[in-house]
Amino acid sequence: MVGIGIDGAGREGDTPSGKTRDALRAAHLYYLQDLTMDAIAKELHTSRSSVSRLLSHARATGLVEISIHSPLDLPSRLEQEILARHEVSAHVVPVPDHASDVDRLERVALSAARILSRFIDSNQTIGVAWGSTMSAMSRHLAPKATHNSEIVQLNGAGNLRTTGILYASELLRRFGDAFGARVQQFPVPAFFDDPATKEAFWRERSTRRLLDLQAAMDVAIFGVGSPFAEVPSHVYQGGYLERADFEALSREGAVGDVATVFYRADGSTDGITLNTRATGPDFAVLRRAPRRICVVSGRAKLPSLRGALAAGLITDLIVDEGTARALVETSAGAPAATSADPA
Amino acid sequence: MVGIGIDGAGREGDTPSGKTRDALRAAHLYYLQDLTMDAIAKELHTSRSSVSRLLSHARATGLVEISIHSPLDLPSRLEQEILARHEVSAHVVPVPDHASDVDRLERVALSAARILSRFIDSNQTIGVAWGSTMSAMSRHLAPKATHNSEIVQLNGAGNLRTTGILYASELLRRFGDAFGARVQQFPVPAFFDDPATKEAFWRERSTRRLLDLQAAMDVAIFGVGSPFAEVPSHVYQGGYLERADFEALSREGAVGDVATVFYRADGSTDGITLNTRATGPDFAVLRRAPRRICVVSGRAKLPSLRGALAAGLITDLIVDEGTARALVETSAGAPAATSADPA
DNA sequence: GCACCCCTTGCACGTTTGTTCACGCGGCTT
DNA sequence: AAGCCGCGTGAACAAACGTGCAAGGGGTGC
Repeated sequence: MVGIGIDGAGREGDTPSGKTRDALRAAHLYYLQDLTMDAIAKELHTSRSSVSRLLSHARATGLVEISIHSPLDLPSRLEQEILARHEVSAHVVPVPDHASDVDRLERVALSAARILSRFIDSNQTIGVAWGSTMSAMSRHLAPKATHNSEIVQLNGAGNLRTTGILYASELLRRFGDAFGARVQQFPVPAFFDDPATKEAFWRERSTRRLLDLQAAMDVAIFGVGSPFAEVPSHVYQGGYLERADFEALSREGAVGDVATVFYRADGSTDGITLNTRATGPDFAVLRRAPRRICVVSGRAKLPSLRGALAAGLITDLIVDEGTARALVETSAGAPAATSADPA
Repeated sequence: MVGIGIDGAGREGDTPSGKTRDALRAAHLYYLQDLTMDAIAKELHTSRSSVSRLLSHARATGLVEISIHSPLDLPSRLEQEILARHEVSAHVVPVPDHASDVDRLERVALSAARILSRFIDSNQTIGVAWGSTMSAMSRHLAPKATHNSEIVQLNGAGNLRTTGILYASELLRRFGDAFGARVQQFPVPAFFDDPATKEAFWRERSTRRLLDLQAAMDVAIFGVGSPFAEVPSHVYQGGYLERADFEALSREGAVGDVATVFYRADGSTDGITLNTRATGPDFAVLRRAPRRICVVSGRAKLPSLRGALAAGLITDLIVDEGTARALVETSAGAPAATSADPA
């Protein structure tokens, strides 16, 4: 873990070598002037291969940004529908219907990571949740230089590692690296065993500091959990919850969670006992963030997503096509089996 | 010249075929999800070649935008220098020093065209000059959809066609097409023979309307002319000016022109007789536009560029590297032979 | 209704690009 | 001082890509 140095640039002179500088120049020549890599190699006095690598570097480090604009007159039917019905600006990620859930998640996460750059800026406090979706995203973030921004962990994470899920610290670090932001860990388990412990903890000064940061978030990024789907997600695998917890959740009508806080199909949370032991932010706190980005992949999460929408947790939704379609198809008249969701 | 139609899209339905829609989807898959064209072909049920073409289309029509960000901490030394000395935000286009003038112009124009998109937006009045630089640019504009914008011709153009220079109408049309903007032609010669004719013309209602538009410009785009360079540009080739005119210009100390209006090294224009017959906007009018983008390529235009800077005509400068270097090198202490240019 | 034309498609080829490998240089350690 | 490690380089190969070409299909004009 050596310094994040400025890789040799920074000095005066006409051709101050330095990888980033070269990459920048190569990118200019390639993307703005349509030269072939061969031609660029000659101009930079190096080999084609190196130019190829420089360009990869340029893309990977966010020197080059590729964005896609719908021509305004035809934003996908789906995105319009979702906006109209849920007052949420949606980004539908095209994924073939037959794709596997893993594929789907991976592809949504990839797109989401790229789209995210638009929302991140300097001087922001950015709340990040934890889960397989976030984990996948973290692996693909397109770096974007910002100053004085801060990544805040939204909920505790215990320390168990399940397939494909990284330690929360690793996940957060990636977000921090990508945006050059400080990282604020939240070193608590996902759920306390005893609500009293949580309350005690919540009175700690160090905890308060973090909660204050959460309350001042500019952007929050999270997935949704769906405890009763066939393919249960993160929290439900790692042994964080016991059979009794699931039964209670089921009895109390929970359909999903955001950052360990559970809600019903209508978005309500009152009386869900598990929440007294959860470490994620109260929805009232979450909703203070002006931008709340939710990433969802897979129809299995539909009821959960619906609930999060009902709770008004989401301002920007990144979702795979199939799920988006299901969302608008059923929300018209026939409510899903799980809930009533009045238009 | 068939309709600019909406090429089949626009209907309801789940998979509303339509080239633009497909292109959009392909672009998503390619640029946001890193699929290969082969994979995309399968998802779209078409051939690889078609996908390649779709992506070309997507790029060519501005569905995909590729931009390059300097990491803020190291914007080229040159750009900083120019900003500091001339209060102009510069975009330096990397071009090898040994490139031919034609190459250089072409490459600067290409970059400029791509950069231009950032400056163009809806509801704007955009003034466009005429010349070999503008002509080259017009051939590479990256379309960007806008509403209710207007392209205004800055100066007359006669009707002669010299190498590589297109009729002004063609040039303007390209700008209009690229941005979906209305085009306002200015059907006058580049220079009147008699100042009186110009004045008469200027009193015409139709002319006034156009002049009013010019006065309300949001953006102006132009090159600079340098009548006394070895490779004289546009206006000086087409027989617009006679030997006597050149002599007068020389005698009166002119170093260059912007949109047919000439100026001295110190930016002054008073007493340059040719200007009474010129059709371009008075600098006072030009300077009303909040953004004034100047595209310059080739060291030969340096004195001319310097004068335009002195006249305060420029807010954004797009310039090739060699010229940029020359600009900052000499403006430090030793003024060019042609002028005194107090810092 | 038929013929024509233009636009689009997929194939095949040549080019361009990504990646693997072996090597060489410089810095740091022992 | 020698050795080791890691990084960056260029060559060679394999994959991915762009484009000329001939064929097919839909619409238009006669």
